[in-house]
Amino acid sequence: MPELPEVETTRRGIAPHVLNQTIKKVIVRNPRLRWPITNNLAVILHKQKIKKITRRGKYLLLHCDKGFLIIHLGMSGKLSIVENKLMARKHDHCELIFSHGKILRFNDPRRFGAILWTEAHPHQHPLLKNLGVEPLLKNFHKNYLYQQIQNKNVTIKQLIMDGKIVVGVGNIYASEALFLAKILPTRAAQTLSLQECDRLVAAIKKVLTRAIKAGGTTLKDFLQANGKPGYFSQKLLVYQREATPCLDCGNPIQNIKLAQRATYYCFSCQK
DNA sequence: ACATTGACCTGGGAGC
DNA sequence: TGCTCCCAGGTCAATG
Repeated sequence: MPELPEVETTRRGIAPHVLNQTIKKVIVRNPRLRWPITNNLAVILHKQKIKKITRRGKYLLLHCDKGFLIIHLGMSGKLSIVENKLMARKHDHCELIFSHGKILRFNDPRRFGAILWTEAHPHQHPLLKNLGVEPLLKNFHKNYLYQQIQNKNVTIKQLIMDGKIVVGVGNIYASEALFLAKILPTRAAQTLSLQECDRLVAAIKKVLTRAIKAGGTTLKDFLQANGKPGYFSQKLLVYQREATPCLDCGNPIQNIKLAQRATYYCFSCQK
């Protein structure tokens, strides 16, 4: 489900409700996520305050008094703020109950998500330490991408989805960015020119920024922390638009599989 | 070092 | 209605 814009939307949605709040109680109904939730999470988090919430790629980092809670939403994870005593529904695996009464609830049908505790700096955590650059920062630029594609024979779509190179670009935004940059997703990464890298970097920054502004993309079940869908779905140019007219040239949008993932593009606009 | 594939899960929709 | 099959926003681990 969630790519960088959806995770960032979630971060912004929950922050006002949990910042500077103290955890009163923790409920773990099912610890079996991608990695098990540590069995002493409730003891660890008791009376800790959330000082800050940051994001690294698709990971949310809750800075607590004594360490960090690392949360990944996987494919179907959602965080929401529960204001009243709403009954827990199916797949509500974990919740943090704060002393002011609000609840941060983690729901994840497929359980590909993760909730991990670490006392070391999270950027040193094994899952985070080898991550590539943040796409919206200045160190993601044409020369960096051009350097990274050298001798890489994977397709350019696979390469921009590789978190060791650049974080946060998932299956939706990879197709969208390549359309904006007028580059075929099937091109071998190493065949891109510096100029094409320039266009692609700009396109990735543009599509991610726009998607954050729209509150992310809801295909079927992504919801913001306030329960509303993300509105970027309405602005998708190629994703899930198979056989409909390209919005630039009118030719039908193509849908192929690349590395087992649905990939959408315009055969006429993209070279 | 690089590239490919399977694996982890549940739920929804299509087709019969 | 019910069964089977395929698909889904991620990414790690194993293999060649």
